[in-house]
This record gives sequence, structure tokens and C-alpha cells, in this order.
Amino acid sequence: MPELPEVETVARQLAPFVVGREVRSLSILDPRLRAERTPRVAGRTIEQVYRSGKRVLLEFSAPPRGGRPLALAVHLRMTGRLLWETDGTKSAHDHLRARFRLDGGELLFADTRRFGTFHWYASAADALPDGMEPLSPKLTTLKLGQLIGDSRQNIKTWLLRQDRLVGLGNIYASEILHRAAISPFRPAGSLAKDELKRLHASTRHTLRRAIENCGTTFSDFQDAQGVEGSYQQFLAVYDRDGETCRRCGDSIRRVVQQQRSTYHCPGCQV
DNA sequence: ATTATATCCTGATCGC
DNA sequence: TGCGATCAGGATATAA
Repeated sequence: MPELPEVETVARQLAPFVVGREVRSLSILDPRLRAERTPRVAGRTIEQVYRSGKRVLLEFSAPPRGGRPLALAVHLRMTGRLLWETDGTKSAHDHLRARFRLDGGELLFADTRRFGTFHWYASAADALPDGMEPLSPKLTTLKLGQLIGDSRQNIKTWLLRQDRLVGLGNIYASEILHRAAISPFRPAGSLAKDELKRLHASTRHTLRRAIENCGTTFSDFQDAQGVEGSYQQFLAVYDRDGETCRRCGDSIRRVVQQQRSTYHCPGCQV
């Protein structure tokens, strides 16, 4: 499911249901999620839920008898989902991997492919990612150029690097480049100033528009509250191999870069 | 220091 | 209807 807009949607939708609730117990059903020692969360209150990069951060209060606060970063990877339930219907989920029993409901983590991860931190500040948030005002065009430097990596692959920018994935990397009219094959460091400007503007525009539309949903099944993204109707190139480019009329092509699909229009991406 | 490959999993879909 | 190959919105460890 999740790149930045989808994870943002999950966090926004989940927060009102769980913030302020106390954790009664946590059951981790998939041992893979216990790669890190699991701290005691029972008795703590969920204080904040928000997105950071592609992760959902949950901040917990200090335990009632004193101690330090706690933060959990949930990475959904390919198929992770966070579900809120009050009626017991979702507990039978085929791929339930963890369950937080809260005061007044349950927060469930389901994950078909089991790539999702839990990372625990002593504080939210410790959970800060390496890369920059692409929508941060601190990311200027100049800064973007500095991050790219003289990298000879192709720009599409560069956009996926979470140690530079966080949150971009395979769909939005292709979409952003198409909007910026930049070929995915271009060495990142070869972009001229005006191209960097277009790339920056396209990144902001694409992500904002996707967030407004609650992200992109391909599968028909719904998430926690039945919120489905609608950005798929705006996709210009992704998953449109052989179809017509709405900008120049050329035929959109699927290519493989670093073992991953890239969609682009050879006619108008130079 | 980059960059390619293999790997972690399960399920849906495609071509024969 | 069955079967194998391929693909999937992610990221890392290891090899070259």
C-alpha cells in the first residue's frame, strides 16, 4: 500500500480513534515483529499518531508509575495495514500480526507478506529519519540540488533513496518525473537548474494532490474505516504501459530500473 | 564508493 | 481448471 500519501492518510484517519486511549495489553502474534525487544506498553496512553517518512509513529506516555515515554514506528512496507475495530469483526483477519487492546477498542496490525516492521524508541526525537521530508519548507530547490550533488545514479532510483528524501516510492517517483518532464534515465547529478526547479515543484504538487485524495488504492479491500484513496484516477503514467500520454499523445512505456518498474513517456520526458 | 543481486513473504494475475 | 512464471505501492544485506 504505502508511500507518503498513503501513510499520511492512514495516520490521519487513525489518530482520532486511538489518541487519548490507554493501552490495556499488546499481543504480538508474528515473531518477526519481535526482532527488537518489545517494551511494556500496558498502562500507557497513546498521545500522538502521525506520519514520518513512510512510517506511522505512535507516541506513548510514560508508564503510570513513572519512567520514560516511548515511541513506536510502524513500517507498513508492502502490505501492512493498521485497523481500528470496536466490534470484533476484524480480529478474525487472516493476516493479523499484532493487537493492541485499548480502552474502548482494538488497534490491529495486519500484514499479508510480513515485511512490515516495528521499531521502538525511547522518544519520538530518536525516531527521526535520515532523509528530508519532501514537503518540508526546509527543502528548497537549492537544497534538493545539494542533496543530489553529483550523483550519477539515475534520477528515478535516486528519488527512491530514503536516506536523501523520505516517503517517495515506486508510484510517485514515476509520476513526479512525468509531471516534471524529466526522463527517469537521466543521471541525477546532470539536472540543470530549471530542471531541479521543475522536479521540486512537481514533487510538492504531486504529493499534495495525492494526500488530498487520500492516496492511491489499487486493491478493492478497504482500510481501517473504509477510506479508499482516489488518486489512481490522476495517475499519468504508473501502470499505464502501452496507453496514451495525456500530455503529448505518445505511448507510455514500462521499463525496469534496479529490478523495479518505471513508467514513463518517451515523447515528453527528456 | 557505487551498483547489482539475492532475500525476506504471500497472493493475484497472466499466458499456455 | 491447472500450472508455472511473473509481478506487487519496500528495504536491506551481501557480492561484485
